[in-house]
Amino acid sequence: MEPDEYVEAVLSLVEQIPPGRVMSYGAIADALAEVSGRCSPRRVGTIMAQYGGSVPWHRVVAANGRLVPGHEQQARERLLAEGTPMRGDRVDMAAAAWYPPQP
DNA sequence: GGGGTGACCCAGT
DNA sequence: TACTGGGCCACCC
Repeated sequence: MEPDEYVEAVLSLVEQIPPGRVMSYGAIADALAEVSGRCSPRRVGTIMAQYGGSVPWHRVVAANGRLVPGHEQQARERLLAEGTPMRGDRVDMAAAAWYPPQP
């Protein structure tokens, strides 16, 4: 898979995350592994840092529920507005975690 | 070619 | 809950 296509895959997957739900970097990497074969959470993080501006990046959080570094305030506001289950400044992953429907 | 770095993850303490 | 160490992989000197 071309690098550009990998970026496209990440972005389109993030766009599919429904309001009120979130995905972790690891979950995204996992879902993409079924298509691209190779991936790692770190790559997803790097891609989001560069291209995340055009997608609902606030629905992408760390696996432990931590919000995006540097944008915690904005992310928290948007997530709350969507009704995402939160616990303090972190996402309640057990309730909010989402995974794309298997074809 | 070698080494540092990062919007990560997991298990152990 | 917070911190640590090891693993991971693309990117940039």
